[in-house]
Amino acid sequence: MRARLRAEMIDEIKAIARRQLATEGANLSLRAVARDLGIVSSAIYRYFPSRDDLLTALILDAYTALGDAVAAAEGAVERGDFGGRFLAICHAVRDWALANPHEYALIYGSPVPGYAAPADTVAVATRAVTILGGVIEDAARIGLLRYDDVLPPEVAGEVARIGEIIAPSVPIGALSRTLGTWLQLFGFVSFEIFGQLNNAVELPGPLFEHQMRAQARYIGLPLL
Amino acid sequence: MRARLRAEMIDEIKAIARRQLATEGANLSLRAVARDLGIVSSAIYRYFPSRDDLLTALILDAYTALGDAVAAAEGAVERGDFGGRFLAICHAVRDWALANPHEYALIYGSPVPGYAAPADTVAVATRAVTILGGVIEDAARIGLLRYDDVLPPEVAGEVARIGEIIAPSVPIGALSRTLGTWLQLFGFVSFEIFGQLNNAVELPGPLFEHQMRAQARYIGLPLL
DNA sequence: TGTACATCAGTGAACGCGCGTTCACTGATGTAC
DNA sequence: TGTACATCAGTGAACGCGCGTTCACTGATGTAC
Repeated sequence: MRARLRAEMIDEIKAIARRQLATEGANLSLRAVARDLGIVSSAIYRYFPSRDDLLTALILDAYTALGDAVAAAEGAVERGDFGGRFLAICHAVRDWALANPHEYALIYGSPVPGYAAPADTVAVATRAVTILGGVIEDAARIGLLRYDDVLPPEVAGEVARIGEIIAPSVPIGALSRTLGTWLQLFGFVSFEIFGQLNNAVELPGPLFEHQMRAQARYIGLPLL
Repeated sequence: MRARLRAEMIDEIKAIARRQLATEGANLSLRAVARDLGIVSSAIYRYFPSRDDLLTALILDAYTALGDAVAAAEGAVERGDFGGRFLAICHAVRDWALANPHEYALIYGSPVPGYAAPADTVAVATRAVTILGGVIEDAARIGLLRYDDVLPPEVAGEVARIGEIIAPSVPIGALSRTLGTWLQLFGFVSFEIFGQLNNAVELPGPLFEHQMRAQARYIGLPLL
């Protein structure tokens, strides 16, 4: 009982902290969170030993939420529709970022000054890209993604190592193209969220869709 | 005489502020700058009417420095070597970002909380991409970049409008591919600067080179 | 060339604010016998 | 089932700190006659 109340309280603190990210960026203030909660500031320390721990929790939650969103979107597409699965991932990333811009900034923007991410953020951070890895893995297994890009040896090793984590049986040429696509995806979303497309792009949605379709073609994932 | 001293003082304030970005991120403190300058905090107000004005100056300087770096690198390559000019731009962006990570974060990272960029940042912000526009413009003029990607009408309009600014005579198919490349370039650099590649990539330099070469090929810029 | 005056850089104190964190405490909720 | 004790959520005051900005001021540097 006490444990359940405690868990609810932790959730509430995180929810309010998330809301505050919107106005304050990563300058998260424990006192402000306590104020919004109607609680004295020192009471927060019953739940989080320090401000950094609260930040870490928010970062882990953000990665998890993004991973969940990507997994759900990709999982809803018919397995054989590789292009569709790819596009679902792209849109899930962008949609989640647009819906949660400050959490996106927390994980993909400038690092928070004075904050060092603990090691356990690493595993949860790779979730989304691993799902993309699954798609190209499946596509490669049925014989797609066969082109012979030449990679310099040191780059080949680099790419192969990434491949071992996200898509072990995919040839490095395809991995390399996929990596480029992943970077373009986040380049687009970051530019859009951080305002770099203002004054230049009016309809980012259709442009995004088009760019990602072009990437699907470039990688070799068939679009139905 | 007084005017010259004044200009030097402004430069010194900005230099110290830039140094402080390194430790404090965008949480720039006027008092800390004054302290480092050996001056009382209120004296800063002789030079900058408020903290936001100092931030704006730093942002403008950052865009200008990046633009200068890109222009210098691209200008040093023989005009007919389109792939070389393209790669020079890519490397100039990355090298400048690696040399000035906190200024990079200032302009391409999460927006500074509570800070609104004034309108005059817009012109100076487009400098770098305009130089890339010049390269594809020159390449298109001699008959390169001819492929017939199909763009949905609304996207075509969007891309055409961007093209009017950076490369008016380039067909939208090539513009669209170039845009994707630009996004990938900044996706890579942001991931690298913001630590997203840690634990995954050991030699970002060669990987970057390879990715950008692949993009040059994709766009259709010949590499010598 | 010398004097009177205006300009302006820098001082120092103050205002009012917010912050993270510690600590001794009260009082309610649970647990063990 | 009732009582004694331990656990723990939340309080309130305090510590020591930093911040942006204002204001009346001193004194040096320039300018005009």
